[in-house]
Amino acid sequence: MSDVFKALADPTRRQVLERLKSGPKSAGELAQGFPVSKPTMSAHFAVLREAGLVTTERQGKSLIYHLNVSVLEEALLGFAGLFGLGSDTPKGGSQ
Amino acid sequence: MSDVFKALADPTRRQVLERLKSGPKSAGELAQGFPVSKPTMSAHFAVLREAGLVTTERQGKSLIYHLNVSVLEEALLGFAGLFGLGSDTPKGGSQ
DNA sequence: ACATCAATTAGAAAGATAGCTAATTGTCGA
DNA sequence: TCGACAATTAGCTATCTTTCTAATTGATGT
Repeated sequence: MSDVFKALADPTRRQVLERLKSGPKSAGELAQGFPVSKPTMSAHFAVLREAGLVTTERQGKSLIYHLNVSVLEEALLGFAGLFGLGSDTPKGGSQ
Repeated sequence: MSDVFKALADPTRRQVLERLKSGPKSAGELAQGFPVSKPTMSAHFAVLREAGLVTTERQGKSLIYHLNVSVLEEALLGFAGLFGLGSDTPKGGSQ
């Protein structure tokens, strides 16, 4: 849970997730257009991977990243639910 | 937005917000039960304040913290909405 | 096997974060 | 004004994060 929010705390990583919304993409494709080096992007990908927000699949020379929406949903809506936000399903538990 | 997610990335701060759900509380009340010093808690409060997640009001010797739900809602549901999560109103042009 | 391309890992520097103790600020009551 | 209490700020250290360049891994095609 902390890992997900920590991953979302960086604008670059949020943009990567948004790009992934329209479908799986290679690391190279995802890195394009960002004003940082590829290794830096690779580090951002690792944070997203460790948070469970993305999964990878090798396709030839490329590594394809997939968005894991359910992890995003569980964190965002799960926590929002504790405050009666989003859905009217009350939930309990934390950490 | 980054500030909100950064604030939510810490379990102590999330618990503070949860405690605040049941109503405004003083810094001392909020700090109770956490295994860290009061100055450390004070620093956590400052992070929450700078993210706009809480507001303060002096009441005699005590500083009363109020939860600002709308900021939480905007960040959590706003971002969730980009992925079609949280409400059944689809957002953004897919395709 | 070798060159090439995609992506990551290694190593290092700068800056941010979380934690502590000690000192300070602000408020109340006598 | 003085003492006590609530909370923060100051100063410090250890650890984590972000970023870079250079080197490495893994896969493909010749």
